[in-house]
Amino acid sequence: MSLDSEANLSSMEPTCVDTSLNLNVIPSSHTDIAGEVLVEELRRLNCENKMLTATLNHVYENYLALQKHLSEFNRLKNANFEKEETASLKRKVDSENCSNLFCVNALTECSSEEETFKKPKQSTTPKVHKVFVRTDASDTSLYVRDGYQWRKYGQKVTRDNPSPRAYFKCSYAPGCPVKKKVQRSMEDPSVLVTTYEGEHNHGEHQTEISGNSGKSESGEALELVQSRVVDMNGQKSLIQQFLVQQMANSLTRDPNFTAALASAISGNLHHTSTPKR
DNA sequence: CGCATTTGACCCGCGC
DNA sequence: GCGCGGGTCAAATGCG
Repeated sequence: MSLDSEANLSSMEPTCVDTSLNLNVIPSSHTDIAGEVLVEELRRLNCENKMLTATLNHVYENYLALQKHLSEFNRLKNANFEKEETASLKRKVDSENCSNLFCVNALTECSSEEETFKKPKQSTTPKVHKVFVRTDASDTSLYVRDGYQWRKYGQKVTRDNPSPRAYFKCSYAPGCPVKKKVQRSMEDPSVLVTTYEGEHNHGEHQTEISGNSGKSESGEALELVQSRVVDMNGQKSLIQQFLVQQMANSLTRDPNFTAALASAISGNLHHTSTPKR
């Protein structure tokens, strides 16, 4: 994957995830044995790459279909909510909404939809949004590294979820009103559902957590979404970047590929440095 | 010793 | 008014 193609991701059509490697650059006059082996290897990789591209497109089509289904679901639910405004329903819908969102797409933050359901006519309540974070399922800690410093002030086992819910306050700045709740998802115990309430009264993130009694928040966590509202294009871009990164990682981990690449580079250097006869 | 975490107790809102 | 459940408090505990 070239840097150019990665840079163009944000403007790409969803079904046109260009994962192809530009491998047709081997000069046909390359006739030594190492060159033939390399060309063969590159052809094989090219073929494999096309299959991966097709698979990715298929996965992405499924994702879009699910996204559409979710939108329709949310629209219907929103319509129902307009009719019933009791507080009990509000709480019920909140939990259902977020668990369903997770089922459909763990890459989605439910901030905008959730707020639509929870507080359709309230504007003074603190901003609430959820973030799903994938962690090691065997890791039982409820710590999510997000750049801020948090002090845990409570833990509870709730009725609807057997895993405990941890309560944190932001301790990065004195008087910061932000709280967060962290609880493992019922559907997927490897996912931590983090609910943020309020807005920080300080602008700066800490890039590295330190000095919290050796119980630093889990560094292995792969944050699946950002804490900002992500529109459709943003989601596409995130997914595309994620897929590209996965492919790049798998390629760079493949010793055959790296060896072939090193061979190609050294061969190329050799040919360019050798004067032509 | 100071600070963060743990955890049982307490508070409060809501439904019946 | 009572019970339930979620959220918060604060004393006890652990760790550096």
